Amino acid sequence: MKNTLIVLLGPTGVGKTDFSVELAEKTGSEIISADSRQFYMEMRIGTAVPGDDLLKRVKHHFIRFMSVREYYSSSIYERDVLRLLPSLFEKNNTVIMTGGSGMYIDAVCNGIDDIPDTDPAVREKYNKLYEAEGIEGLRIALKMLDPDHYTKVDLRNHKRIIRALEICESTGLPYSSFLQNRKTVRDFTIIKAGLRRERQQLYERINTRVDMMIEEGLEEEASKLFDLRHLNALNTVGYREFFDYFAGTISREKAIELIKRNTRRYSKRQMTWWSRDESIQWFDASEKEKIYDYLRI
RNA sequence: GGUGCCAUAGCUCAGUCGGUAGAGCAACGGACUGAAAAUCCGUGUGUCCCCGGUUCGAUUCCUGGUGGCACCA
Repeated sequence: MKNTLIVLLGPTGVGKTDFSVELAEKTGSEIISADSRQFYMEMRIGTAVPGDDLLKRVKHHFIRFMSVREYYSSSIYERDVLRLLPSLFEKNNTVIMTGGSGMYIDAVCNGIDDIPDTDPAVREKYNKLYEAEGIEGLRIALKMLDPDHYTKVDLRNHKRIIRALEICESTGLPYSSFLQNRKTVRDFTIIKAGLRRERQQLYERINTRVDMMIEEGLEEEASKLFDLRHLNALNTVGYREFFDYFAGTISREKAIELIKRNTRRYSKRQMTWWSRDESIQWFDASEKEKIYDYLRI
């Protein structure tokens, strides 16, 4: 039987974590997390990392394995997962990947174009340009270095422009010349099952989950990370709202309300991301039997 | 029971000297190639409480209801 990567995806709060452990136990496989914020060892409560009981039941990978101080990306994730997978397939011909980071999942399933690494100083340079001259300064630079990409990129999104610029400058070639737009075929089978819930029910679960995080001590967890708040990894729902509260900009009550709202918005963005992926078979979170049938387990 | 005030978007409210209405928040839709729980873009979603009256035309003015709040009994 061919090696199979089962990808269990869905918006935050839909119930992936518990179900993935059930699936893993049923198939005897291990779990690869595809949650870009559960990677960090400094965060636990606010990123809804699986509880110790679940972690004990099934071996998980890519959970709290690095520091928020380190750089990471979907490309590095692709590389790391592809390196790990052969050893997992040796033990069992199914591996389960679960998480909510669409871009990271796509990196593993479809691959992303090979683009050389960049010098962090170059990104810093363009961040400074953005600060000094605004989006217009970035646009002028891009029009000069990569006129082709200039016509395609979202010209109001500074992160996209800076990304293109740093590649242009680091490689001496236009960013667009690296974009092949082709899908890599893996030597293992990929099956994607999406979990969904009625919007209102999902939102109620999100709101309840945030209240639970508060009870479990999210505020204290965030307070310990306050000094590191400038790091990208901490530009995360559940933490940045508390940072604003600690800084005195908003009330504690307002921070909690915003965490709920921003988590709801995040879940919507996840659903939008997956809406165009036709390889996903969607199931209501209550239809576990149908999912087992679909996965033939 | 009496008097007064109020009733407009999911919520809080503004407004229309009579020509079917708009803010904030919430919500909704979309984009996405190494920062992605990030970043960016777009959208008012409405029996203007109900029945009548006046009027060419009523959410707006008037009568009467209904509901809410306040005060007096």
